[in-house]
Amino acid sequence: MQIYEELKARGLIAQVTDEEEIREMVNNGKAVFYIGFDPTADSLHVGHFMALCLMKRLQMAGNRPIALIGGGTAMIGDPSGRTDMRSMMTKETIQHNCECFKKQMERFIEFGEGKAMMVNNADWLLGLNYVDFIREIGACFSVNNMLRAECFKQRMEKGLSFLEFNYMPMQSYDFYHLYKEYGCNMQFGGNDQWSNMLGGTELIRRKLGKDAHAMTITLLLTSEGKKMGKTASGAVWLDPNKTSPYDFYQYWRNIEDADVLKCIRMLTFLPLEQIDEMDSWEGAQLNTAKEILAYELTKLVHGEEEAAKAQETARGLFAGAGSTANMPSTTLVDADFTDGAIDVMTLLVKCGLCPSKGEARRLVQQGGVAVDGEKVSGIDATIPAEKFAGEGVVIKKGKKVYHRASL
RNA sequence: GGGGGAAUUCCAGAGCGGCCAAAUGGGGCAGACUGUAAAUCUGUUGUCACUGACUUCGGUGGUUCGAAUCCACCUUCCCCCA
Repeated sequence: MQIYEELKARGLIAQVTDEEEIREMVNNGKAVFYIGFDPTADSLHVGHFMALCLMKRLQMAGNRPIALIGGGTAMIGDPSGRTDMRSMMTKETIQHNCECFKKQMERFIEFGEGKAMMVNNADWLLGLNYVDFIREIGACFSVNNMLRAECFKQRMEKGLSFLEFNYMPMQSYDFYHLYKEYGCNMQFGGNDQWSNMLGGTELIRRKLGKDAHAMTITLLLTSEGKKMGKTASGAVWLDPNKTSPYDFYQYWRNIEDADVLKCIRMLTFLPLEQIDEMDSWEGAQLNTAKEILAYELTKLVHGEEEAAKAQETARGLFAGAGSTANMPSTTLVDADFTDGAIDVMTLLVKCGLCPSKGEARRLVQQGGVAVDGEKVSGIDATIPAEKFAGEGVVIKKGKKVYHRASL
């Protein structure tokens, strides 16, 4: 099976400008393609991960990837799919985020001579002259068309600043620039980028009379239509310091039945035949599929060793005795104890399991806390310091959250 | 440039000058049921020294015994006209 067919079978392709042409190029390794990443945070997240995987797949098929970091476009902020304006980021923050992105990407994609390239659009966007730009590029855009674009629709009700309105021409200029500079003939991106990307192909056609192509990746949505990779407390990050490998593993392990196969298909590198077999699984058997998904993804992001650790820890905690060594932990200090003991509420707050004592109190009162397997009965319970020596104690919050505290 | 409207807790959205830590819904958290799933039901959801006290209703001042509620100015946003 060739790469284009595989992408299609995995459900990764959402929209394309010209299926035949793209299939031709991609399957024969003739594509020089770019994917843009706006440095809106100091770590990549799951959404970016999909794009990186796509880059990898295409690279393996002989195509040349360009990873574009949007140090310039981040100065504006993409209004696509947003109901409100993004808060403006300082130049320093953007710079810092660019650095973080770069480091993380290097783990997934091979960069270097004849391999993948990394560019930053700040290099060409920031030096642009306003009047030149609107004469050269602005003239090629029809405001009427732009206003019809899906990505601005939502904002037409809430208001859209002129600053953000310029995002599309900027991104289009990127494509145009890369086309001229590196012969970049294709752009990939999330499906929410479709109109921005078409802006680029259109610009190239107008300015150079050449055809360039665009292809979007299906957005990974949960069965409820929400973006995958988001939790109540924020995104699922690829940076182990922001989302620990264990938490990362658990995120996928706890996914809904309806989403498992879709995720395995879209995110892992497992052979399609194997995935097709899993398609017939149902009921509790899906738990195995979830385990596979969690393991595979953790392996891709954090390496085999971390994946194995996370899996072992999870199995230990949920399936009975086992290693508890790798669960998230906190080390307490003497000052945390009063009269050689610590009370439950302080402990919960210290371990970051509760943001406040009030919440800790509630949690204990509702019977949601267990220490070393024993349910904590009351809010005045205390745990003597000596219990924390050595392995420490295992605190269980609710049904799924485990935390180890030691001295 | 002119006119009108809005800003409330995680979000949406109620809120007569005292009975407002502030209705309701969503989300979150916990309990029951389960397969570390979903659905459902129950409780809970500002902070703390928790039968009490303290800090919150865009910002700053003011009126008042008492202000989320009234007044002034400021900030931001939305709508209409140009």
